[in-house]
Amino acid sequence: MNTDEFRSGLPPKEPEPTRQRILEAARVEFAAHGLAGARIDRIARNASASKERLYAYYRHKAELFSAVLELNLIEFANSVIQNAGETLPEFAGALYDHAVTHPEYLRMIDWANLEGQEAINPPLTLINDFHAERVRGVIALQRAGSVDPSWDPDHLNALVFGIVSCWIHEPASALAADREPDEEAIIARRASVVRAVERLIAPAP
Amino acid sequence: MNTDEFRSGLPPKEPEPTRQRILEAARVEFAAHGLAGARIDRIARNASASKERLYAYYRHKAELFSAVLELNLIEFANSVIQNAGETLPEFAGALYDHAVTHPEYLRMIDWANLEGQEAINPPLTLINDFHAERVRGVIALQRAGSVDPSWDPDHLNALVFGIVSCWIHEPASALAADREPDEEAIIARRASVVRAVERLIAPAP
DNA sequence: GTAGCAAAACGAACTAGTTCGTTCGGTATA
DNA sequence: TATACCGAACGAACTAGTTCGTTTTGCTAC
Repeated sequence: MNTDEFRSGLPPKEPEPTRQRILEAARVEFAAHGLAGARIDRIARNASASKERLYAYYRHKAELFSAVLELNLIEFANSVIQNAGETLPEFAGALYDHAVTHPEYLRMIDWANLEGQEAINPPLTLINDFHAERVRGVIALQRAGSVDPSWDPDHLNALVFGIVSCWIHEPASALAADREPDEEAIIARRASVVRAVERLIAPAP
Repeated sequence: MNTDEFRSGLPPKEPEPTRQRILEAARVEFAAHGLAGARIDRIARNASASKERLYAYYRHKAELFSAVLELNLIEFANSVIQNAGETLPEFAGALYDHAVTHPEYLRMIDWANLEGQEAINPPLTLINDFHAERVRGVIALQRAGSVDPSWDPDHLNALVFGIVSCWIHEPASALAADREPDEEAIIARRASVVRAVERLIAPAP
């Protein structure tokens, strides 16, 4: 995230640290409350910045939201690519781990999906590029023989995503979150995710 | 929905039609904009009712939101039970069809999930009862031999839900909704959902 | 049928608080 | 001096929720 703090022998001269702090605070705020529920004053306060600065860097609330969404998508994509692994079940496992340790990302995506088109113009190229890359990966695995080639790679990609995030969206697990799952349950769920993907991709004998 | 309009020979004396209209308008509004984004004035206007009446029937915005959520969960559960079918893949297919024809239900659940605990007190008994019933169904299918008994029935239930709703939540499909899928794609997706569930449950030989 | 009544509803104004976005005087720093 | 920034305030629009006088409606009794 902040590897460029350590480049060369220069003093830690981050570019526009205030802007960065605002973006970081906005990330927390938007992930928690969405676009309509987020409060500009709260973002500025939590960023230890003034609103004057916030509006010096971002025109609207929506523009800040878009910036956060874009940042999230980039980081999410990078993290997923880094921890992709060789096989599709491994990939699903890594995705699951990421979803568990960083729920903000999927929350942000869900908010963006719901608040939707009219207010936000999401970085479509980014999304489509990343999506295309994942689909290419699936096709490669199909060619290699570890994934049943009869699957529509596009569908398979979506299915894996649905399996990974099922506990975030299933009503009983999501709404009845009075007691969140313990360590043991999280590990067991991970195993089920991996197993489910294994079963999906198993080539017909 | 309005079967009681036809009971006995009495004139169509609906109970509290205004309240019903408000609830219906609120349903549309909340599904579209969520709790924070919904506007009370808009609900009243679309219900052809006055705000005075709205607040005569519901104390807060949040209470109206809860009422809508509860209504949605009940109708969703009923519809799912009616169209359940015998097997789990059939069940998943029916669920998928329902999600496609009535996206409001899943939207509402997603909103409730995101806006979450502090503002809303969802009808937990309802959710848990319905969840328990579905899990019982899975267990019965496992006993009957059509579903691999080594699955945690709770996990399997969540996985099926995730598979059914994967296209609603997958970023590329959800955010890049400039062109929504055509009839053909919807049918193809349904087939993939059913096939995925079939593969999940196939008992080990 | 019509007079009377009470609940339901309208509608328009109003309160009080919130929220976005702007402005501006003052401070530190390079 | 110029840039980045703070902090405090401000305006204008918006929003949840309230109030109230008036009208409609359903029902009952005469």
